[in-house]
Amino acid sequence: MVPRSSERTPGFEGVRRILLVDCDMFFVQVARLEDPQGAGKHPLLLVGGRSARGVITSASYAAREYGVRSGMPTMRARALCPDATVVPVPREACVERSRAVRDLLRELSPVVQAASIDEFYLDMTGTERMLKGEGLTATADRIRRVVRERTEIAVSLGGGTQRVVAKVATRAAKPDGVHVVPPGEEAAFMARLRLKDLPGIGPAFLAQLERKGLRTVAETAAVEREWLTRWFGPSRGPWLWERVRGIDPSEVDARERRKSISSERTFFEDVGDDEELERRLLGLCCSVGGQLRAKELRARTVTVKIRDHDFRTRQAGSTQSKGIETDRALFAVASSLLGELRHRRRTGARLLGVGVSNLVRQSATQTELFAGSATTGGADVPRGRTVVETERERTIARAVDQVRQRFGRQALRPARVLEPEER
DNA sequence: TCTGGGGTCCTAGGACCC
DNA sequence: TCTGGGGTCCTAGGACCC
Repeated sequence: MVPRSSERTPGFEGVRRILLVDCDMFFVQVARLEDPQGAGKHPLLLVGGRSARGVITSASYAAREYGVRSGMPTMRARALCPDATVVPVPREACVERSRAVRDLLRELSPVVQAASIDEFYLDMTGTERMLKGEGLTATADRIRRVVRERTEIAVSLGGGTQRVVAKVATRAAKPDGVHVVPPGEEAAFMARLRLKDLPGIGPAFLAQLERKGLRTVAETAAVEREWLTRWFGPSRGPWLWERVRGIDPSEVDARERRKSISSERTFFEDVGDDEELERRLLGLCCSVGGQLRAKELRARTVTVKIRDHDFRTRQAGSTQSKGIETDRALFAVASSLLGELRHRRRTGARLLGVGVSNLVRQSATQTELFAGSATTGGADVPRGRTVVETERERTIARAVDQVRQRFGRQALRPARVLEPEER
């Protein structure tokens, strides 16, 4: 690659130009925008579950001063910060706002990847000429301002030649700021961190690292690759060696392909009754089925997850040779799986969930006839759990979806479903 | 005051095929 | 009669992220 002109894009010629756009305390921001007279007026604002078993999804910066963190049980957060106001997650508004930010970013960058509801990676590589040599820091700041103006959402941006560097830089940028790490300074930038601040290192890995006497990135960077591999395996060893140097070969991938859809609910009180669990299961299947059909997908694998009263989490899954999409078929498989899980251990459950994966496009049905017969390996589905779904059933399910879309979710539903809010 | 809900990715063993 | 080997798929569980 021929360096175009170094004074126009200082330092960034011939390397990737990656930005991470991160919405500042996204759920809090959205809650305030949606309810300016209520949530908007409380500096100490917590967003999350308000039940005895709920946790905090997001806390305002003022509330964080009191030690409140996301993922913390609401009860504990209330104890730490008694004057805080707790509001529920404005889920639909968050999805809408997230979409608005993403759509705008697509106008501003050639490659956009949504990493979560409030994080978006941009690959600005190759935009130098189009942007008339605007430096990456200036680009990041411009994007920050445009997003704020056009979507009302305050964002911070981190930038660098690698995704992991952009990610860590975002923290230095918050709130409502920009931080770009120049090419060549990745390792020095990372060396200031503790290992717990590296994305991908959680409590389990951290404990393993500490057992080897490693606490900081700088300490780890001094260890040879061979030793890291010997200690942490052929996958995580080399991975760690790269990360502590700010090396991250992963690319910003704009192709969004949903891999799974799931719905789960923690009950207000443990449920031990099988019939009650079945009713809950049906409700979850309807939720997942609706999302599946809305995305014009079918699922080959159905998974049921149960969390017992003692927090032991178990799951069972089953794969069909063909994708299914109707609530009835999903429930038939899920019900059988729940039966197995309950057979193995019949005790009070605090959570029940249904997930689908191995997703195939509805439109892929034609080829599926042939692909299905060529299925190899352990594709044999346990006999009792194979479900047949007719084209007629699918047509009806989609028609029901349309009625619900027009007249509301309550318009048509199976008699046995009990919505959580009706308890 | 016990631990939400939505995801992704990895591992490891067994089945099965060539 | 002592056990190959590579590849893929399925399943369960776990780690991690926001």
